[in-house]
Amino acid sequence: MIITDFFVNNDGIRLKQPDLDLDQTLDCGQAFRWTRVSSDTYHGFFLDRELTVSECDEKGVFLLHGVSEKEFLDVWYDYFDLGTDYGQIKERLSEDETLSAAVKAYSGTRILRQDPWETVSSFIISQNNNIPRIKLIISRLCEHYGGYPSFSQMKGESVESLGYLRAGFRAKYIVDAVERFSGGEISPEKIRSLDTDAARDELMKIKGVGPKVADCALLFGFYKLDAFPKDVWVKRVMAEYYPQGLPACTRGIEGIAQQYLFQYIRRS
DNA sequence: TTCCAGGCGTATC
DNA sequence: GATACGCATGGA
Repeated sequence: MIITDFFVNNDGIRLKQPDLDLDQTLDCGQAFRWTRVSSDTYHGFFLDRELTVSECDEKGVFLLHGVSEKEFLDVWYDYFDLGTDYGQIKERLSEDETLSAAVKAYSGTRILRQDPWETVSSFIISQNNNIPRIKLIISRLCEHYGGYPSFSQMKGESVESLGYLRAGFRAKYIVDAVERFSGGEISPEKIRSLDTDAARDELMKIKGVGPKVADCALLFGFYKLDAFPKDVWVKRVMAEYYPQGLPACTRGIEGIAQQYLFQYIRRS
């Protein structure tokens, strides 16, 4: 079944996807390399790919500027997880009263399928930090390397050599992550193959990776939809609405529920 | 000046 | 296992 209608134009790919909002998906704290260039347009990156995407005058219709059909199907279709039916997911989550309101308010939220290493290192940088500065540090890293570096490219980095990032106490954590990934002690393929609890334990071997950073990486970088990152905002939601724990309708997709709740509590 | 930011490591009980 | 505290940096 085709979840997302698209057609090829001379100016790029045009797609119809009512369950997508650029602000809610690209500027919601799950990805840090997207920039809002105007009210309806974002510019950003996935690995070494660059994209400008606009919402058209017709709501729920988007233009992926200059993208070929092949690039769309090879890269962006998966990145935006366009094969997943968010309508069905939202219907299910709406069994719960609070989630129903959150889903309604942020109905264009999607979980992106990002790169494992990029999310691990990005969320190490995110700890005790604010989003504008997280983006700034990551943009310095990407400028230095001419794109987001792989762990192999970063092999040999030290706290001193990363000084230009101005990442503060997080630099030593990045170095530890680089060493473990580039040394083969931790591999993205292995983490992908593990269940979420085992994968979390694996990631938490890295200095500076605790439960929250690990769950963010698992959810946003390894597509483990049952990972449930508990940051300060989500802890507030849990205390206020779910003192007994999450409702049954979230089972298996706790991470998606988290993303609706995160935005709901944070922007209200 | 002080406080805060998508937390975590360490010390202490 | 629970709780308290320091941590680099930069914007408000």
